[in-house]
Amino acid sequence: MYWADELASSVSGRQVVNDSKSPSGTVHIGSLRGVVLHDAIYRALRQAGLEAAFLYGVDDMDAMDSQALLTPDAVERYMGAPLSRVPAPEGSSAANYARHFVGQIFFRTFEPLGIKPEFYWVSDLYAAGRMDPYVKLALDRADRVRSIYLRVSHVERNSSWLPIQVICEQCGKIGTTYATEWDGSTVAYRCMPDLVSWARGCGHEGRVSPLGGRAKLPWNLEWAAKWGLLGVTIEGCGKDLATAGGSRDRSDAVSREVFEVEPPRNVAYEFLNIGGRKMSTSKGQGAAAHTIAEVLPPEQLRFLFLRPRPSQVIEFDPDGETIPRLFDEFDRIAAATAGREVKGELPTDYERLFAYSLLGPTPDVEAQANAFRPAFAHLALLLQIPGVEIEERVTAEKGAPLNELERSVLAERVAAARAWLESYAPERARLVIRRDAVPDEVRDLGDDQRAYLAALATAAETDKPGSGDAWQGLIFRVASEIELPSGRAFGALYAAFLGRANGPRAGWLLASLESAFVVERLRAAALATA
RNA sequence: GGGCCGGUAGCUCAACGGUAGAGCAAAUGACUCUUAAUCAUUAGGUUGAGGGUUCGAAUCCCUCCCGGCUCACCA
Repeated sequence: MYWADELASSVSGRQVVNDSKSPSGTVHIGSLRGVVLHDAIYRALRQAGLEAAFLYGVDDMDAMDSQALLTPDAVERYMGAPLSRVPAPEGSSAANYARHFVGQIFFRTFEPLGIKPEFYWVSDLYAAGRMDPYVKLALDRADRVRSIYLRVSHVERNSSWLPIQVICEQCGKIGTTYATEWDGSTVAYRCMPDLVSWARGCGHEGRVSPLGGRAKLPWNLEWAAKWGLLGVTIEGCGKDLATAGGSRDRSDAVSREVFEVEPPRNVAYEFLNIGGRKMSTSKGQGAAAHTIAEVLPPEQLRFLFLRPRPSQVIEFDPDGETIPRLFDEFDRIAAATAGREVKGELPTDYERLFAYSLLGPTPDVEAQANAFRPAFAHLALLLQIPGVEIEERVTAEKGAPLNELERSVLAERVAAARAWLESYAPERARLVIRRDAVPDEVRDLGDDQRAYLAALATAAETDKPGSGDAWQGLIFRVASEIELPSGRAFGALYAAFLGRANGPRAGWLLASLESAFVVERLRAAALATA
C-alpha cells in the first residue's frame, strides 16, 4: 500500500495535519518536500473518509539569523529581531520581512502545486494571547523543562534559565535576551551583547510580562505548544530534527511532560540533495524553489517528491538527463494508470502515486492518465528548429486533435522545455547549426556518403522541396536511388549541418534553412577531404 | 564518541525470507517517413566486507568499512 494511504488507514477520528516553516533566508526547493508530503497525507486522510484539516504555520516570531538578504546597514539593527518586526526589503509591499519572503515567494509556489493549507502566523497566536496558557505552563514548570533538556539531549541549563525569549523593550531583539526570575506575572531579562554570535544585544535590563506577544517560547516548546493549541495529530519533520536526542524528541517530551498532551504522529523524511549535497538555507546554496519550479511543472515536482518513500534521500541533479527522464517516467506511470501497456517494471501502487502527483484536492485521474503527453526531450528538440509549428507537429503525433487538457499540458511543457534549454540542458541536447564552416566531423564520412550529399544537392536544385515533408521524401528517395542505407544518409546530413552523428528529423531541419545555403553546404561537405 | 538513514548493473532505483529485475546509458541489427523516434537482440552483478540463523538470505541477527545527516547554539 502507498505509504500515505497506509498512514491514513492506521488512524481514526478527526485528524489535524500541521507543517511549519521559519521564514528566514531563502526558500529552496528542498523545503517543498515537507509541504508536498503533508499535502499527500492530508489527501490520503480525506480519501480514507476521515475528517481532516491541513494547517501551515509561519514561525515569524523567530529571530532574524540570516544576513544574506539584509542590506549591510540593516544587519546591525535587525539581526536577532523577530522576523515579524523586520521591515520588508525595499520595493516590497509586504508588511514585514516574514510576510515578504514567505508570502511573496514561498506561498506562490504552494498555489501552483495545488496545495491549499490553512495558513496561520505564529506572531498572531502570541499577540492574541492564545499561546499564554502554554507560556505560563512552561515558566511554572521550568524545572521540568530543564530536566528534559538534560535527560533527552544532554543539554545542561543553568538553574536560573527560563524557557522564554523576551523581546527587548529597548532594541526590539528577541535572539539576544536571557530571562530569569518568573514571579507569576513578569520575568527579569537582560539583552546580552554576546549571547549569540550572529546578533548583538543592546545591554538593556528590565522586567516585563512575557504574555500577549511580548515574548516567545524557545523552538522546542513552541512546537509542542502549537500541537496542544491546534490539536495537531500528524506532523512530519525533516530527518535533521528527527534524530535521537534531537529536536523532535525534546518537543515530544515537553508535550507529554510539561503540557500533558500526546504529541502528533511523526513522519520523518529525508532531504533532497542537489548533486550529492544537502540544500542549505543558511549557506544560500541550492536552487531556490521558484527556479526549479520554472523547469518542472507542478505535477512533475510533486511526482519527484512522492515517488520515493519519505525515508529515502532524493538525489536530484538538474543537469544532464535528469529532467527529461523525470518527465518520461511520469508519462510512463500515466500510461500505466490509463491501462495501457508499458515497458518495464512499475512501482507498487503506481496509480496512487500518479493520483497524488496530480493537483488536488480531487483531480480527474482518468482524464489526466489518458491525456496525450508529448515527450519532453522531443519537444525540446522541436523548439530549436526554426519554423516548426509545435502544436501541429504534436497533433500529428497524436493522430487526433488535442483536447483542452492536452493543450494546456503542451503549453506547460513548452515553457518548461524552453526554461530547461536555457538553464540545465546539456550541450548535446542543444542544437547548433554550423553555419560558419563545414564541421570537421564530415571527414569521417565515407565516399558513399559524400556521393549521397552531392546527389542530394543536385536533386534539391531540380525538385526545390519547399516543406519538411518534401525534404524528408527527397532524402529517402535519393538514398534509395544510390542504394545507400538510410541510416548512413541521415548520418551524413547530421555531420554536414550539425557536426554530430544524429539529430532531429532531418527533412524539417533542412526545410527551416534557406535552400541556397543547404545546397551549398551539401556540395561543400561532399567535397571535404579526409 | 552516540543516533538515524542509506550502500543492489555505468547512472537512477525495484525486489524486503523462496530462481537478483526494470528504466536510462552502452553494443548490435531493422526501418521509404516522429532517424535523439520506434522495434528487435546482446552485454553488464560474489546485492559494501566478514561471520551467524535457515532447507533457502540482497532481505533476519552480529561485527566492521564507506557515504549523508544529526546529537553544542539557533531555528
